[in-house]
Amino acid sequence: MGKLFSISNYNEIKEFFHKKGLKCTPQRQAVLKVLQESKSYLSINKIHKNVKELLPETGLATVYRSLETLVELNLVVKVHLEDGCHSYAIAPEGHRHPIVCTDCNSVIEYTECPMEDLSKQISEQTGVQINTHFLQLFGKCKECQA
Amino acid sequence: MGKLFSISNYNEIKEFFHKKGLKCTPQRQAVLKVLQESKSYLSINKIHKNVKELLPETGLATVYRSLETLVELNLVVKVHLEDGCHSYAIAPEGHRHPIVCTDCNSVIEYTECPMEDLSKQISEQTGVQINTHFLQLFGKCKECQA
DNA sequence: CTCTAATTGAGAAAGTTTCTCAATTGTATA
DNA sequence: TATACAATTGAGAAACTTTCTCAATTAGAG
Ligand SMILES: [Zn+2]
Ligand SMILES: [Zn+2]
Ligand SMILES: [Zn+2]
Ligand SMILES: [Zn+2]
Repeated sequence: MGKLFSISNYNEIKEFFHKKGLKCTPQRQAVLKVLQESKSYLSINKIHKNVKELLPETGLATVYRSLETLVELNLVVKVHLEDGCHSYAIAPEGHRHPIVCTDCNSVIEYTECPMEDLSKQISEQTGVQINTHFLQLFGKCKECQA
Repeated sequence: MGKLFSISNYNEIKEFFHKKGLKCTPQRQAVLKVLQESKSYLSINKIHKNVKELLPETGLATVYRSLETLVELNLVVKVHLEDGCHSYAIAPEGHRHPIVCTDCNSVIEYTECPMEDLSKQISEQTGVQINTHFLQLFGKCKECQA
């Protein structure tokens, strides 16, 4: 069935799926594409709505299944907000942290991880062996400050 | 109706509610007590189960309502985990960050906030005005390392 | 002690997520 | 390119979670 990405892009994405023995289906592509083209995080329902504009027949269950797959592949991340964690955004490349604008919901990438050095330090201070961390920053983006 | 805390403790808690014009009900006390006595975060259902040991008649809706109230009072925080954010823990005093042990689920308090200085720095780097942050650390606690 | 507004329990309702299964479809192989 | 097969899908049912409604109860003020 049809590709939803340009050929070079498509092959790259296909690779991602195939490495894990997964099919590169138009539904999975559509979910990924919708998130890639959004500058902000999206709720499941918004994702479903947008996906249906590309592939009208897509069922909600498939959106759930695709998101699960894409998160496993580290192509997509779940965004945790005060009132819940039912939103998703395209995963930044490598280890990064999102800055979420509380006015317009856009997601800005912060490319450095301030925790790398800190984790060691905290491990020593507390005796706990810190393995991973979860950091999100919230504020006002440039546009919304004006 | 009955107090679920020692008198000095009770008066302190009562204050918290009264300041916001809220009643100090046994149900709210029970939810708070359950979380205070747990060293780890608890799911809604576990909280309900434990609360019913103190107050057998307590309804699930009341647990939801109490948690909402306690979070508003900053006495309780929602814990965000990989697979969802349906768990709650007693709020640390002041601005702190929880370290969650991925083996035994216990929550260790980290008393310093590494983000205070960093927020300013990141604001300058990115142009985004950082207002708040959300940080959780994951690792292995002392006991589980042994 | 009395009064009142806030809170509660119970169950209904709404909303979210997962499951089931027959039909479809990517992809490996020939 | 055609074939075969396992993975995936859509649809709806089922399970689960959260919110709502309302009559009955109750904490706290006076
Ligand atoms: Zn903004
Ligand atoms: Zn980091
Ligand atoms: Zn969350
Ligand atoms: Zn902090």
